[in-house]
Amino acid sequence: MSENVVQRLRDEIENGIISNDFAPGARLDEVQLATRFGVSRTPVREALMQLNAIGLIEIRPRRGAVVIDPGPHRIFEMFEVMAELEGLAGSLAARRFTDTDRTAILAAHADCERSSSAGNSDAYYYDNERFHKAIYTASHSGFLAEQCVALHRRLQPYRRLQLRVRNRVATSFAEHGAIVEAILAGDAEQARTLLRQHVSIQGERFSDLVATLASR
Amino acid sequence: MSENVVQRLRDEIENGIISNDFAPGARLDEVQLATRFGVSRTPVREALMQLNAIGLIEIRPRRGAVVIDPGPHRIFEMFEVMAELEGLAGSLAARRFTDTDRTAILAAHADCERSSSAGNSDAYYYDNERFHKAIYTASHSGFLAEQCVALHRRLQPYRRLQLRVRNRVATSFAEHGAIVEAILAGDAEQARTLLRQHVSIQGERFSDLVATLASR
DNA sequence: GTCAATATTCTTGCATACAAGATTTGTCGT
DNA sequence: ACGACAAATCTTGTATGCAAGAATATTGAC
Repeated sequence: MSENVVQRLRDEIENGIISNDFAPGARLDEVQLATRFGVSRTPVREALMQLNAIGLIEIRPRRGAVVIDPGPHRIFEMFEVMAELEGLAGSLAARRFTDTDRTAILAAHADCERSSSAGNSDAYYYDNERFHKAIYTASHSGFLAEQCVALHRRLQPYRRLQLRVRNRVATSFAEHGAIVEAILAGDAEQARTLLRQHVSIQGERFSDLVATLASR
Repeated sequence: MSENVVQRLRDEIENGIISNDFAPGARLDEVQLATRFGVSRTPVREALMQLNAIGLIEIRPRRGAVVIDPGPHRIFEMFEVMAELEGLAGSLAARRFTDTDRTAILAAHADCERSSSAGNSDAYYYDNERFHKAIYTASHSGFLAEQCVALHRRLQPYRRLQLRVRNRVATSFAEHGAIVEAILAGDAEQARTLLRQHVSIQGERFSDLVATLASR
């Protein structure tokens, strides 16, 4: 046994949900999962309970587990909260960043520039994640960073869709530039505002999201 | 079988932790809990995994579960995030509240006044909770409300300690008044600022918290 | 008497077993 | 042929069993 069966199962199933391998609404059968992963039902159940606690699936008593379908409105609400948390992280980062933080932020930003100008939206997705995580770290609030990472992860599939819309990568990168500037200048309020706007989904971006969701 | 043993266990243990019945650092023995609640180890384990996912306990592989001790600094961080989320809820509430929302907020506020002027800090605790929940509801963001309730619950024990310090109930109620005013006036930014200040722990309040924590 | 190595006990992690509720299938009546 | 009731089947919820790792006690050497 490599590490921890339950943890492995939790990650596998979570990834399956995030990668849309288990579509929203799909029923997660315990024995099916157990045989598929070559374990017994017990660890499968424990993994499912964890996913239930996180809010990725719903367990209806005596009726099994299904993948939750957030729906466009709830996704919007989640981005709204994410924007607020990112804004806080940015404002704290502007006041507290260290030399290592600055190096990490600039490095991630440089990588974003590469993948952005290369037009590689998949690469940009990962570099963008690193960029944002660098800001969480620079906030020097462990709890905030954890919350951000968790929410970021849950929003991962939709964020990815967003990057596919025309020109989004370019504008995203441009916004990053201003954010870096504000943080390194120590302008907490500016960093907060810019990050909030950067993350939140406003105006036509919401229609884009709904349209992309519907086309799946 | 009444309803759902795991859920009951989860609540029981969670309450035990929140009420400091299981102190931070305490080891949670599976068979002990099982016999205590008259069930087998399986549902106990599942309940523990859920608490682990929530972040209330830590499960070290092969070494059992212990209640997490956040420590003053982390508690401060949690209040920091809570302040931000409450601020968002307040600003949304100011823009979106309905007639029923206003009625609920004013009712909760009136109850706070009663328990405040009566000097009953325990009663005030519950009325205060209703007041804040009324604002979450008025924000009309289901996801935000859920996050707020969850964090509020985790901070419950510390919030309670805070109310015990001299004059805190009175100043808290005074702040509520200004918050109600801002929300009902539709002043989103003012509501956000006031709520943020109301919830966050600044200056001597942090020393108070540390002191009270140490005296337990 | 103290430290260390080993043996014992205890606890967790996973598998299997069994019971009870839910779902499906089959049969009968109209 | 359609609907309703009943039986069979399937699935979940809980209990128990067994193996492996961690904690603890014991014994031996110095």
